[in-house]
Amino acid sequence: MKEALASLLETALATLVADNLVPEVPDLKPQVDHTRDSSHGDLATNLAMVLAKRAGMAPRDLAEVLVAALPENTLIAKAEIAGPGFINFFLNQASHVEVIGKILASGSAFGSSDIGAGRKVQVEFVSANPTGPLHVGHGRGAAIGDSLCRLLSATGWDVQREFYYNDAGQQIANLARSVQARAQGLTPDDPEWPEDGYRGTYIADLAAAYQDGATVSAADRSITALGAVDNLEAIRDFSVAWLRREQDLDLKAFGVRFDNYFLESSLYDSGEVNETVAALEQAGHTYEEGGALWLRTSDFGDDKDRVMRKKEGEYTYFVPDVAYHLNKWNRGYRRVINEQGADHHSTITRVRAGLQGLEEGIPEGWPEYVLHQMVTVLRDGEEVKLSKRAGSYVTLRDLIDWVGQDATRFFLAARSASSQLTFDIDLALAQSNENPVFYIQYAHARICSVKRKALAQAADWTPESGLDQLDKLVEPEALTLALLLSKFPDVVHAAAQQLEPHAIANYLRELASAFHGFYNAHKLVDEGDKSQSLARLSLAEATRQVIANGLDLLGVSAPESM
RNA sequence: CCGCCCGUAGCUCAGCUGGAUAGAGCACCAGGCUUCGAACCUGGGUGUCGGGAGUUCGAAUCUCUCCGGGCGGGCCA
Repeated sequence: MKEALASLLETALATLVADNLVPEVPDLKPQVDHTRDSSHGDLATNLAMVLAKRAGMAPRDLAEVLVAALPENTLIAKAEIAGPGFINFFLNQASHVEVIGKILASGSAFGSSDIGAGRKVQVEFVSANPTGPLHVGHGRGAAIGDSLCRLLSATGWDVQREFYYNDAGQQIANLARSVQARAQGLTPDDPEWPEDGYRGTYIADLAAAYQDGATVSAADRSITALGAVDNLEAIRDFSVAWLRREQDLDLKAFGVRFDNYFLESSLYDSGEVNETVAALEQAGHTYEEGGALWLRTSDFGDDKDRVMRKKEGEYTYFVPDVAYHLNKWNRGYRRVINEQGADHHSTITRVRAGLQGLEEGIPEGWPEYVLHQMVTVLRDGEEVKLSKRAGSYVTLRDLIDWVGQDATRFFLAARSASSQLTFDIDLALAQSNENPVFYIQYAHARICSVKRKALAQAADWTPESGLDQLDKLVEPEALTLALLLSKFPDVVHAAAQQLEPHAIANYLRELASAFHGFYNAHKLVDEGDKSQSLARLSLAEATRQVIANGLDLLGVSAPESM
């Protein structure tokens, strides 16, 4: 509808240009937007205000001429000039309801587009270290990242989901020492407990499993514990596998899947880390100082240079990160999006600097990042900080256990990533009007219930048979609802383009509200007025479809009954 | 000291590629089911959009500056 009106305006504009009233403006696309206030019509354009100066006319006068030049059409009931020079369009009834037929025909594809044109994009998210259970921050990353993938798929991108495992380095060594200490019967408060050891009770579970000779299967490996307390390497391998399985189970419970798990250790095994360092040296972006090897990241926007290789000979953490991203580039991903916690934002400059220093022709802004801010958990009005299992933090599993998968996903994805998030357990638990998840799901279930009732009338009481009766939909509640439905493709497109899943959640809240209002104002199934009922049923079904499509983009279920 | 994010109603937050009178939910009050699911709906009011300056027809939105909160700034990850 927007495009149709924009095209009408273009025609009108062309007429004015031909009449020498307005100078030709190349590449000007009239902007048509939904109005915020229904007294301003259904759609509006600011075209006259944009052009007023160049045309040498007052905005309202120009709007006048534009409206007069609009071609004959069957879309709009009227066009009004208002305010400083807006042109407000009032759609006629048929234009309002035509979307219903489109939705029923497109089904789960309604809202999708092929803007991505099948191009490849890789999304890396969660990427938790295998040193403990996933915490709420990972949960937020999982909810946002997964929804981003769904949005990109819906807009025509070929998405690969990747999880990067830091299974090398100091944190893993620390993990192994912690498990070993537990196996030796130490507890975190013993004097001999390793410095900075992991204190959670899961470490004790892990140690017990190791000593029992347990076998664990994670995404890409299966390993049986040796049980020997002095074999630190065996403990490390088993611990990583054990925790990976834990994380896999958490993600499964959350409904999040990955196409690929990439191991940091593989970059060392394959020699890619060494090759990356050599390439950076070759390109002349490094120097030695104080026995360490430095990268001139300050040549690429960093505020100071960074050590790549410590004087002890080990690489710092961002070196494998650079090698990893070079690997992504070499796998052919020209678009890569990394979703991660904002506490790691300082790595962005370093990774990009490293990639620039390789002089491989990688664009400066590659890869893209979506950073989410911290999550705090509130219960009974107080911040919850501890988890029994993990000790020092609230786990994703805790949240799922407390409030369920749907509410957890919705709450974690419904706010913009750049804002800090307060997760109110009591609100998420409330099975009432306080809870937006239930509010939206309830609308869906309600429609399903109405459909069941309609079908109980007779087999031909179907939403599809209402498509011939759409002229019966004349009430404001019905037209408002239909207009909102027609916005969905724009909402999906914008959310995907701006990498902002929370826009979907906001839209769904609004849509559910419009439906509940419609439902309460008008009886959907009325034996006495079949054609009216069928028309309303088709509108309800279109609403149900859009709610289902929207919830799916968030990874939240659309129940037929609750 | 430097970088990033945030500051909008009592609370939690939308709105931010400039648009018309700044919104929603919660909380609070008053109503609405012998009828399709009341987990719902209708009505009631709330704002120095953190302060200040600038840009222009127009600023919550863009720029600068100050204040406040969070997170980073290690040869930790």
